[in-house]
Amino acid sequence: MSALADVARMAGVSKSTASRALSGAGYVALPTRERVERAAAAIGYVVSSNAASLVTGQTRNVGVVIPFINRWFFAEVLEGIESTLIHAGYDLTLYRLSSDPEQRRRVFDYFLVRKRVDAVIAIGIELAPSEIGLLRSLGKPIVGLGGPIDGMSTLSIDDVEAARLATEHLISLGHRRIMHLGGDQFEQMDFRVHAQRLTGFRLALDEAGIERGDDFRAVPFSIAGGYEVARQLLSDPRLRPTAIMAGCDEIAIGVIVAARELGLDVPRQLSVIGIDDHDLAEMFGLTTLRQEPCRQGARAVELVMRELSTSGEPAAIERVVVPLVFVARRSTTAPPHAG
Amino acid sequence: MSALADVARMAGVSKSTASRALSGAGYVALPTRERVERAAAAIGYVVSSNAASLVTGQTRNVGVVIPFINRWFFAEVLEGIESTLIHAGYDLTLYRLSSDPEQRRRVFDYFLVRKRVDAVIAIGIELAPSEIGLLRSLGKPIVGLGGPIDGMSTLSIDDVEAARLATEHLISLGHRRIMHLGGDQFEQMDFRVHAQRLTGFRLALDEAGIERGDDFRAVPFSIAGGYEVARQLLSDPRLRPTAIMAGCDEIAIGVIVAARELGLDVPRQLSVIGIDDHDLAEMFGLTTLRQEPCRQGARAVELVMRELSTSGEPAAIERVVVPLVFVARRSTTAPPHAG
DNA sequence: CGAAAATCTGGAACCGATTCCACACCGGGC
DNA sequence: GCCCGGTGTGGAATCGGTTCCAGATTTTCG
Repeated sequence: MSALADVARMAGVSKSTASRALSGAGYVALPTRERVERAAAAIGYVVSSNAASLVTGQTRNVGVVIPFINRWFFAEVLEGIESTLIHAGYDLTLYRLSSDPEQRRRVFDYFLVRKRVDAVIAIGIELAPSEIGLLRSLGKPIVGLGGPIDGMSTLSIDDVEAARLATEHLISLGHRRIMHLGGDQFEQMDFRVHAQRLTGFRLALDEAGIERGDDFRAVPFSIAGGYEVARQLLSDPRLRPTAIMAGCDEIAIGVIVAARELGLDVPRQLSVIGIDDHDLAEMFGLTTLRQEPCRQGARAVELVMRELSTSGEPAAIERVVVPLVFVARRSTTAPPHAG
Repeated sequence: MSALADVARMAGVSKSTASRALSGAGYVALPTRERVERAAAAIGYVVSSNAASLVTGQTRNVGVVIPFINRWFFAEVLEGIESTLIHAGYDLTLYRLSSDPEQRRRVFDYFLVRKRVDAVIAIGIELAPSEIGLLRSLGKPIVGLGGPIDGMSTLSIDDVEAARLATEHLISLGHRRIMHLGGDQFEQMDFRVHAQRLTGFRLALDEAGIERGDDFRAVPFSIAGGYEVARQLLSDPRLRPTAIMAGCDEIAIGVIVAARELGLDVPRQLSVIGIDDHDLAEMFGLTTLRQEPCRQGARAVELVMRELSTSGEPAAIERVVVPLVFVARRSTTAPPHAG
């Protein structure tokens, strides 16, 4: 109810001067500025960001599209994004994109495009070229996180390399019977993360000259998922490998829990390695490759901010590959009968 | 760049008619409407919600304030809110409120108030009367989730009752040496959830005439937190209780993991009960009290929507107490030497 | 000392919609 | 034949700011 005009009247200045005084842009004499500020404080004035956005064309709001909220990686990324964004004075509007294409189209057509957001950060979602084109044609920077996408800046780890590194660690310890418990290729997840990690796994095996047999199980990407499958797998001594390379730490933890329940000693009878460095990895002594989603989120925001500041030019497309850190803990060791 | 005026010109009508045709409000002849719609589609027109908000005073956007994103309860609630909101055609703008009062004030003054949101949902955050007053004076509905707050509608479980129920279950099995591992009173969390659960716990003990000794440990509200403390606690056979009532499922799971590591049989040597029905509860066979945060989130949105639709009247303040469901699994049984 | 530059302020246009009001037209009831 | 109510449309005001421009005043400096 209190508009800029009221403040101006109260301070005895014009709207334009009041605007300048409050936004801090342009020339305003100090006493005038103070008068305006006092008036604004007195009637509890706050700008209407709608009105401001309308004329400036900027919303100071970033849209974030994400497939899950409730998984470690995504929640962590979101936290990183949120802190960085709020720090930069930006709002964060959240859209969860399910696999339903209809709902997906809706989010795009109905929400993202309406000049509500200045930029978009897509997490773990492979935007279609048409979607990217739509956003770009509106001059909105887009940054992807979780995998490489053509036509926009992205930030991610190298999934093939990560899986390979993890597998090589097991091989170097002397393991020959290694299995990979990774995500189902059909599970809702873009970027073929699952497929890539499987590729990296097999690459390492091939390089070491280990012949591949029954080396892969598809599991839900969660602790419970890893647990279920591992219970089955590990209870058959003939099937049981000496080491498991899990598609992510959650699966790895499920495997460890299952192994313990079956009376298997980790790492003596079974080595387990994951990827992520989940909050719980420390507690379970899990050897893993650390990726810091929280920092990735923060960096994604920085990329967006840079594009936003150099607006006009669509800024060079960057493809940032986040380095992984090997975290040695207690879940891997040499296999039982290693020579 | 394409404004309503362009659509109007292209369709050969006035701005007002174009607006009516596209929004579907008011009289428009069918052929005219079709012409306008074709024109809009042709140039890829989308309304500017800023402009619309400016005149209607509605943003179709709800602000959600939340202290954590990556904890089960909060992530779950958030998912529930998001789906329901998007379904109702509303955006969700996310603000994480840390305990830092300065940052908190900033979020309020700088973000929430700026006419960017039509309503606010506060999760697990005890809004101060001044904050509530501020929001209410702007005519914005507020709904709280996670505990009762004066002056606004809220939705929550009865924490005292929950803890009492859980404890009574253990008592009814014959346990006498029961401990509560709950949240630290100083940990960042409003609503005194921790204190209330402790109260419920002791209430049940008192009612059963069990004298209280060393019956409580403060732990971080997480799996790792429960684990750490339980490792200490359970390794001393003289200290060790026959049952543990955990402040939440995450703590309970940490306790179970610790117990297993120490070679204790759950439930034979140690019964454990939690509160929540966490995703992992099933896997660990945890007996617990189910609260469905996802549904709570959905219901919170419904409350908000109701207030929004009957706008003008500040709608009666409701205090919804969400019922809990007892979920019996395998982590509780009679104590070892029960008569 | 005078011209140029810097500082300060107000008026008015503008962003892009919604909506009120006036007007025109048509059919029906008396 | 007249009046009334329901349709259909355009003009103009409005929401609440930002910003361009012009004019006034002061400062700087050759």
